[in-house]
Amino acid sequence: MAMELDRCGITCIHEEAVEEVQKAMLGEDVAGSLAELFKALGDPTRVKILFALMTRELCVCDIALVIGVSESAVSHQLRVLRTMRLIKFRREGRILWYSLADSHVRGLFAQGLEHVTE
Amino acid sequence: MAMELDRCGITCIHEEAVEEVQKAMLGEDVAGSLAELFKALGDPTRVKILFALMTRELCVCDIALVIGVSESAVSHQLRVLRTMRLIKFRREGRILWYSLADSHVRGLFAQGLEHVTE
DNA sequence: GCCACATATGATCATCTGTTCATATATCAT
DNA sequence: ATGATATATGAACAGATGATCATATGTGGC
Repeated sequence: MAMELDRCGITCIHEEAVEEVQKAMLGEDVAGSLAELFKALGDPTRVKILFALMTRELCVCDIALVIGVSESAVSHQLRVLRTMRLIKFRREGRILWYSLADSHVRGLFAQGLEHVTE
Repeated sequence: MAMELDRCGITCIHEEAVEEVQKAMLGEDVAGSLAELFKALGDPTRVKILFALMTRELCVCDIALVIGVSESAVSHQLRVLRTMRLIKFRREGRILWYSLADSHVRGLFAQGLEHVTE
């Protein structure tokens, strides 16, 4: 919060490095949005839900069975995934079929898995 | 935790869907690792640190100045990024120069930014 | 040895997160 | 309308998280 850009007390500054990085730096808002997106992906339950949906669309109780958690827990997590526009759904009677919103999740998971399994 | 695969009480199962997804499903351990990775990326301070390091290597106090948080806070966050093998460092005297560990961060950020800014 | 500097670590604490349980909403069948 | 099913929502509570402050470690210079 305290942006002391006059660098009171800080001594080991490498000026050109700092300036160069400052220029390319992303804004507070974008950094926040990015962090929110990754935070949404940063939970085992949500990872499993998304991975399950990578195979095919599923209803809530199918997801609950596949990943082994309560339907209520799944529903709560589906909401945060929906909020982040990571998934979408279509209604068929009283059943809601959930699916991935776009291809970004696949890309992110692919990159993530590469890093994790190397 | 309670894997009731005999589906006591659960009625809206679509058997073939569940079986098909089960086959392709990732293991508990991999899901956990993936979630941990994304969780490490899921904080504004760490996002800013990583983004800063995308431009060039930096020492701790430069990072602190660039992103506007205390050096202690930076140091704490650098540890979680190190633990996830997202960054590495080299020593030069009493200064530690931090940099990205590999190219996965760039890929993840690129995908993430695409999703966020669409 | 001593001191200053650069960074790391540990404790504390307020805030956030995810599950559970209870309850509400919406849809279909009778 | 009534009841059953599929899902959503709200409250509550334990556990995790991130900044701060104080302290410790490691390095170089004297």
